[in-house]
Amino acid sequence: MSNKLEDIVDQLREKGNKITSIRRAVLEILIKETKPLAAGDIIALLKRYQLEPHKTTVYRELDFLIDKQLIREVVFDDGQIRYEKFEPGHFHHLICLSCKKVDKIELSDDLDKEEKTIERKMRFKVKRHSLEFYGVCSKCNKR
Amino acid sequence: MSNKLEDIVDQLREKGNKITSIRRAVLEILIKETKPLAAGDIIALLKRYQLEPHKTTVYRELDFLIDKQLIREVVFDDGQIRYEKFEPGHFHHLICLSCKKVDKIELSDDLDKEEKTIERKMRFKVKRHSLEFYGVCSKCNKR
DNA sequence: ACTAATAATGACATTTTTTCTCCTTTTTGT
DNA sequence: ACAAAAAGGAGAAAAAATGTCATTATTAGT
Repeated sequence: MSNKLEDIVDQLREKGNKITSIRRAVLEILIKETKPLAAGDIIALLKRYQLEPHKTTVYRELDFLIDKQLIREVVFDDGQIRYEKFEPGHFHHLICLSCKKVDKIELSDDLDKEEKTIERKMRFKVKRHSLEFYGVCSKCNKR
Repeated sequence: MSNKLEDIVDQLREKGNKITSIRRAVLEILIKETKPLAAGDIIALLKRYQLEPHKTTVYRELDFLIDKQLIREVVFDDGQIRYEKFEPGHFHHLICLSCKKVDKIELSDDLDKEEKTIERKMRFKVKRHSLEFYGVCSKCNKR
């Protein structure tokens, strides 16, 4: 699947979904943004598109995009639900406690060993995991 | 530091904190409970102690206990903030997506290697991390 | 045991995030 | 252009969390 906005839009339309200005803008925002955004962030960013949709609409749209597997939810330890574009591969986040910047990383061995150990020892079938690192980014470290 | 309620209570009192029925009960609930509890859960459980404190009080009490390092916050991917007793050592959670049971585990190598790699490659000083596994527990797997 | 100091609580309002319902508007295939 | 269906808007409200200020309870000191 392509990452480009118009390709995604076309695919949605082909499957019978309607493309509205809000849908297109929310998609564009989440495709361009590197860090996960809260619903409130998205509402704020939509003003740059001259759009001021009702919050109900935005939540509904985010649910829709999750359902279509175009985005996914992420939760950091402040408890706020954020949204980021769905990408194949498995990423974790580096969250700077100082400037709040969020970077993504993909771990090499990716906890496969740990998951297998858990499944064997605890008889717990791991479906997914979340792993986030909190610390201080290089810029903030210099100060 | 002891884990027993009365010892903790004595230590709090020695440091000039007052021991109220609510404080004692919240502590007792969180010491006895194995899984993290949301503020609402705690309010519900306090009724068993014939206590119906105002929610403000409960949130404030939880903040107090965090400040004293007796409990800590945990966030799972539903975004709700939960509280669990603070324990030395570093634990992760196994959260059953079916029955919602929560188990704790302590990983052997505990991501030390990954953290060092991140610090070297990304120049990001890792202060802490959160790692939770979502899946199906042994009981639910049998069904 | 009494009292003063102060920590803790309660009441109430408010903020923030999220969800629900019902009705209207927009998009799209024909 | 029109009809069907999807999407959006408005308002209320739930749920979680926070802030303020007056009142109550705990504790140390007498």
